[in-house]
Parts: sequence; C-alpha cells; structure tokens
Amino acid sequence: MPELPEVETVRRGLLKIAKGRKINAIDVYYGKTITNDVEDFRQALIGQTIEDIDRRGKYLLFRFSNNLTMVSHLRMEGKYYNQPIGGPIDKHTHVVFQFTDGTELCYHDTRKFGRMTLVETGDEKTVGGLKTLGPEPTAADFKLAFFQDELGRSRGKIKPFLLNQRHVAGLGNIYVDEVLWMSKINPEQPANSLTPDQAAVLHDNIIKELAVATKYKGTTVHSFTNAFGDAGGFQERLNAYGRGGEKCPRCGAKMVKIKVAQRGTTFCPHCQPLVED
DNA sequence: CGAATTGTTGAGCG
DNA sequence: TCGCTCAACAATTC
Repeated sequence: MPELPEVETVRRGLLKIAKGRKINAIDVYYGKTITNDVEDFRQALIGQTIEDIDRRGKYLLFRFSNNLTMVSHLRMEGKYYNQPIGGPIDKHTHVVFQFTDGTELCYHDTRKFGRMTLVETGDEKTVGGLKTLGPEPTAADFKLAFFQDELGRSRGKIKPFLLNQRHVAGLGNIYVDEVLWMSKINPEQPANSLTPDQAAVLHDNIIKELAVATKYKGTTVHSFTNAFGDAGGFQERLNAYGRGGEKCPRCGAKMVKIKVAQRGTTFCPHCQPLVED
C-alpha cells in the first residue's frame, strides 16, 4: 500500500537508522526478494557503507560507497525496521542487513511482492519500472503542458491512466480516489474528454495532495507503518478512499464503491458525475 | 471458504 | 509499434 507519501516517509526514517552504517553481514531468508544472484548480492554489499538513500516515485535508492545502488520497491506490504543484532524476526522477515555498530536493518514483507535489485549507480534506469517512470509529482517536474498532452492521447479511463506510473509517478489506489474526488472528476471519465480546466485542477490537486499527505507522514491503512513502527497521520483526512456507503464530506450524497480497472474505487456520484459526449 | 485487497509487469489483442 | 485490458504474483483478512 505504500504510495509516494508513505515511501518518502520510510526514506526519511531510513536516513536516521541506516545512513552511514557499514554492512557486516547479510542474511537472506527468501531469495526471490533479491532479483540478482543472491550470493553476488551479498558479496557486493558486505563491507560497504550506506552513503545515502534517495527516492524516485515509489522506489527507494540505497547509495553505497562502492558506486553501487540498491533499488528497493516495497510493493504492497514491504517494510523496514531496525533493532539490535539478533532481535526477533518472523517468517515474513526476508532479508537482514547486519551493521558493524551492533544494529541490523530488517526487511519484512507478508506478501513477498517487494523486490531489491543491485545495479551500478547511474544504471538505475535499467531496473523494471524506472525505465518508463513519469515525472515526480512536483511543480518543478510535473508540467501541465506535458500532462494535458498525455491526457489527450489516451482514450482509457482517467483512473487507470493515473495509476499508470508513466504519466506521473507516485499515485496508487488511495490517492487516485482522493485527487479525483477533490477535482470532482468521475473515475471512469475518458482521459481525453477532460476539459482544460479539469486537467489543470487535477494537475494541481495531484501535486498538493501528495505534498500534504507526505507532511502528515502518509496514510496508515491495514498495515503501513514507517521505519519506526509509527502510524501515519493522513488516514483521518481521507475524503473518498474507504468511505463507500458513507455521506460525501462535501455534498452529503451517498458515496458509491465500484470496480474500475479491477480496483476498488470510491467516489461521489453527485459531485463526480460521468459527463457523456 | 470464496472474495477482496494492493503495484507492477508482461502477454495478448487490435 | 502503440495503447489498452487482463492475468499473474502472494498471503492475509473478512
């Protein structure tokens, strides 16, 4: 469930518990988490120091002293936590990095969907979705003209369009429902049918919503916690996601939950009407 | 006990 | 070649 605000929150936590630490040993309990050869991965990183941790979209980039970068994607339920070496792990702890200072960083993932890939720094673009990842959802990177151009070339529904990381990085199911609600746009509206005003409002809301959610340290739904095990604070500010059957916070009409592109989708039929041609 | 849940890739189709 | 749809992945909760 981690979308951009949650991944950024994790990154900030990792800076405090992992940056500057030197790896003394690595235990791998579930090999598929690592897409490289596991032995190559271990040999390349043992003895190296985590110099910095960056983020691109929902991808974490661990920068190592030997010009290597570990790309880590949490997918559904991946999470990192630290503890003294030898602390408790369970059957969902798949990788443990032991540091020379007596602490260890554990990667835990109940669904086993998350992946780590080690590449030469600068070659990150060869990793999975980073090849085609769209701009960061910031005013500096995410240009309205680009967004309008992409919208115009897509006949698909706006919700799957926004979930596609090629168009803009960082949105997932929760924040797509939120920004569409804020923008009063129906999730099934064809992307190329949005008016210029709607496109501009949507563009601004994507930037604002993700920035505000990041400020609140993300949304805790089901299981998300940051690197310290704390809950995020944004879930109390959600207006659409998880509110199927409830009253719309804006107009009081009953919110509806449907499936769009195989995903649970909540919206207000009154505020977000489908506009036919 | 089947359905729902989530992000991303890749196959298949037109 | 491109864009869209859908299956697959995995495990837990309801």
